[in-house]
Amino acid sequence: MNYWLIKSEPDVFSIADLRKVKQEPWSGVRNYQARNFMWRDMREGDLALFYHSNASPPGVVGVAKVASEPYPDPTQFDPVSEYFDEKATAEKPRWWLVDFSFESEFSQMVTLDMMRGEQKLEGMIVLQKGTRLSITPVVKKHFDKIVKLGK
DNA sequence: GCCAACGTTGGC
DNA sequence: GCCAACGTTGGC
Repeated sequence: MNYWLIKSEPDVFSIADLRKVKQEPWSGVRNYQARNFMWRDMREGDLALFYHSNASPPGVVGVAKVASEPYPDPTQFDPVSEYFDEKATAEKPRWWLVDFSFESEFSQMVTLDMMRGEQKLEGMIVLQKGTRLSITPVVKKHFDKIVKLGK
């Protein structure tokens, strides 16, 4: 079982939105590293820290669960979508995604600031300077620590 | 709104 | 295959 951190801008799609819709296809990821994590490494049942980016303050607000096997992102085939990719074909899709389902919402947000202050979270990719990846793997030790902080 | 960091594109 | 230009991310 693998652990992840996924970023979302709350103005676009927040943890409250995920709670409401229960399950959401993680469409629109157009970064190869992030895509590789989804189609190569994610398995149904994996858990992900749900991180609000571009927020004040930014931080982890809950947990989501991988709720599907990887499949081609349908928006790549949709000419009116902003995520349309003319080089993608049904036979050779370029972008893959998984669905995420709502798992839990923290009673207290674990802010980026708090995370930076925690010795035990040292080494987390999201804390490294210049890291903009919207999907990153997280080790269990860090995952558990953040869940504890959010309780 | 600013801007550092980084990924992508495209000319050569 | 290099690299300048450009676009995007995301904290502040």
